[in-house]
Amino acid sequence: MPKKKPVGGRPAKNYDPNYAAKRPAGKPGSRSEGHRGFRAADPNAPKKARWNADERAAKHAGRYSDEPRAKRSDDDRAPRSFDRDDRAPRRDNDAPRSFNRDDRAPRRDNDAPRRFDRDDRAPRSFNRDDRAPRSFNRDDRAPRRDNDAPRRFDRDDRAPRSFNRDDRAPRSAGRDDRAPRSFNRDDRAPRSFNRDDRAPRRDNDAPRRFDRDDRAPRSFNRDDRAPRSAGRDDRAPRSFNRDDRAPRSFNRDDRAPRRDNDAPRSFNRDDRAPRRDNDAPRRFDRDSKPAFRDDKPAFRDAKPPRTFTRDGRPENEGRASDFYPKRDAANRPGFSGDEDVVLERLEAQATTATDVEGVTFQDLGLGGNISGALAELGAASPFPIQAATIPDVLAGRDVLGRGRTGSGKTIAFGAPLVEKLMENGGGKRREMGRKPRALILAPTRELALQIDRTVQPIARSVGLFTTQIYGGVPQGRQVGALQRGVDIIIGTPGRIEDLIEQGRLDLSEVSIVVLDEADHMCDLGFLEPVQRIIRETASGNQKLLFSATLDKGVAALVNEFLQNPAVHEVAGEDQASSTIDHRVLVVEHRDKDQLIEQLADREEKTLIFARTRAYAERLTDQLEDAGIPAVALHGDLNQARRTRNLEKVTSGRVKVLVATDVAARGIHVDDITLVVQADAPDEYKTYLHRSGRTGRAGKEGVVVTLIPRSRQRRMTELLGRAEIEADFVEARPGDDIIEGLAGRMTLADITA
DNA sequence: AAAAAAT
Repeated sequence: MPKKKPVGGRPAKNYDPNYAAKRPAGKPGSRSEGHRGFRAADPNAPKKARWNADERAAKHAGRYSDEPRAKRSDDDRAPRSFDRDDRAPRRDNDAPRSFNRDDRAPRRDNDAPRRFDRDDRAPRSFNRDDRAPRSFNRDDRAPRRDNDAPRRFDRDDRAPRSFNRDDRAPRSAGRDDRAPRSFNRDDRAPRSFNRDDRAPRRDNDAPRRFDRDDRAPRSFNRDDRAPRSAGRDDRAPRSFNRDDRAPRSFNRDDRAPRRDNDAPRSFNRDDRAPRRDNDAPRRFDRDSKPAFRDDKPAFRDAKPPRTFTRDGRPENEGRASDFYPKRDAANRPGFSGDEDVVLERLEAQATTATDVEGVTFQDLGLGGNISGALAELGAASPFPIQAATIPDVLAGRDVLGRGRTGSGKTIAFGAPLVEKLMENGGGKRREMGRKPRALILAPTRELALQIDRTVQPIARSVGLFTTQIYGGVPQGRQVGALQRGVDIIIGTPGRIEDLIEQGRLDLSEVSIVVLDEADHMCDLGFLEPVQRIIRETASGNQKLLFSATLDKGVAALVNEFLQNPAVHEVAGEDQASSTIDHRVLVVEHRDKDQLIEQLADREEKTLIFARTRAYAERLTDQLEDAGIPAVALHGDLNQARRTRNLEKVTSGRVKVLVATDVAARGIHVDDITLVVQADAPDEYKTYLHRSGRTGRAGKEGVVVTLIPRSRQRRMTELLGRAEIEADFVEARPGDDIIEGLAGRMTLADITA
C-alpha cells in the first residue's frame, strides 16, 4: 500500500506552501533554514533520549528468531506477500526493494527523491567504457544519509518506485497480451521496479515501455516437468567446422615493466597498459594455477579413446591431433608473449564428418526412446562431437570434449547421461524425494535454461525428471521439485551452493557431473564454487567437461577430479571452413554510437556486445530513442526481464539485442546475421564465443568489431590467436562499408 | 568487467 500523493481536498504538509504557518505547535520542524518547515531549535528542549545497550537489544529481540518481532514501522510492508506463493518469506530480487520502500517512505511525500533518482542515473549517460558502471555505487548519496551503516540502502535508493506502483496498474490493465500470462505472478512484480523508474528520464518512453514490459517470460515455470518444451536450441548447427584453437602464450612477466611507465602515454603500443592494474589479481591467479605437470598423468597420458563405433570398425589410427596447437614462437623458453598462455600439447582424438557417415544414435549405444527423442529435437543422426564422445560417456569414462560453437555439445553429453541414469536407475525411479544422480553446471542462467530445454525431453522419454536450479527466481518451486524428487539437476553455481548450505539439496548420490563451458567455469570467480560443488558429489564419479574453447584452464579441475579422461575434438573445424565474415572497423571514439546505430538499423537480427552493463543499457536506450526497437541482456536486469528480453529476440519480435558477455557463450538464437562488438573483447576466446552466436547451422553471418586506432595491434594479435582473418577498415558514419554491413548495400560491391 | 546467491 504505497503512499499516494494526495489528490484534491486536504493537502498534505509537503504539498502545502503554507504548511509552516499551519503546522501544529509542538511538533518538530525542519532544521534547515530556508526550508518551508523550518523551525529554530529550541535551546530549552530536553536532551534527546538515547538507546542504551539493553534497550537496543530489546528492540531487536525477535528479529532473528521465531519470537514475534517488536513492532516496527515497516512491518506494514507485508502486503507484498499476498500475491505470491512461494516467495513470501525470504526470497528474491524484489525483497530488498520492499525494504527500501519503507525506508524511504517518509521522504517520499514530496518529489525530491525523484529528482535525486534521476541524478543518480545521470552519470550513466556519461559512461564511457572505462567508467565505473554500477549504478549503486553512489557516493553522491552518502552525504544525505547519516543513519545507515548498511550499504544495501544504497542499492535500494536507486529504485524509488512508489510512483511506479501507480504507473503500473493502469499499464498492465490496458494490455491484452499480458492477460494470458497472468499466472506468472512471480515474474511480474520484480519486473516493474527497475524499468519503471527509468521512465522519467525519457521524453518518449511510452512506446518503449510497451516494448519492454508487456510480456511475461515463459521460462520460469519449468521446474514442473512439462515434457513438451522441445528444445530447438541445440539442434540447429550441422556444420562441421571448428572455430578455435586454444593456444595461449604463457609468459606475462613483461607486464611489470610496462605498467610502471604510465607517463609515456603516447608510446603505448596499445591501450592496454593503463588497464593493467585491474588484471593483476586475475593474472596472478592464472599464473598460479597448476601448470601441466608431468607427474600428473591426466592430460599427458590421455590415451586415444575408443573409437565411437561399436561394430568393430577399425580404430581411427593416426587421427590423433594436438589438442592444444603448438605456438612455436611463443613456446620457446624465455619468450614473452602477451597475456595468453600456451598450453601443453595434448593428444586428442579427432573425429571428422566422414567418420560419422551412416552412424546412428543407436549404433552409438543409445536406446530407442532416447533416439526417438533426439529425432524429435531435430537430431536425426549424430554430429561428429556426439559420435566421438557418446560411447566413452556410456563406458563410464571421464571425457573432455571440444567442438566448435553450435556443434551439438549439449546432446553429446545430455543423451548418454540420460542413458546411463536409466540403465543404473533401477527401482528408485520416481520415488519421492529421491536424490539427484546427475548434475549439469553452466555459467549463466540462460544457458542452464537452454540446456534444460534439450535435456528435459530426452530425460522424459525414459521417465526421468530434470529441474533447474539457478538464482534470480524464487527458490520455492525449485525446492518443491527437489522434494518431489528429480534425477537431473541443471543449474548455475550460486543457487546450487545456496541450496546445499540450506540443506535442501543433497548431491551425494550424483554419479555424473557435467561442466558446460568448462574452461569458463574454471575462471576466477567460478572455479572455487565449482570445486566446492563437485566435492559435494560422490567422489570418483564420472566427469564430463565440454567447451568450444577447452584449454589448460581446466587443469585445476582435471587434476583434482578426473581420471584418465578421454579427450575428443572434431577435426576440420577451422576458420577457413567457417561461414562467418569477420570485419574490424577502426573508428573514432566519438563516432562509435552513431556507427552502432547505423549498423543496427536493419531488418535481420543483430546482436551487439558491450563490455559493461551500463554501456549495454545506454546503447539500448540510444537505439530505442532512435526508433530502433532493442532489448538489453545483462546482469543488472532481473531474471524475469532477462528471460523476457531474450525471448523477444528469439521470437523475432525485436531484432536487436544488446548484451554483455552473459550472452557470449552457449546461447542459441536463430538467425542472428550480424554480431557487432561495440567493445572489442580482451580474450580471443571471448571473440570466438561471441562470434559463434552467428553463422550457425551453416548459415552466413558477419561479425563486426569496432576498435579505436590505438587498439589495432592488440586486435591483430587477438585475431591471430583465434586464427581468424579479418579486414581492418577505417570507417565513419554513413560510409559505404557501414551501409553494406547493415545490408543496405551489397557488401560484395563495396569490397570488390 | 562480467558472471554466479541473497540479504
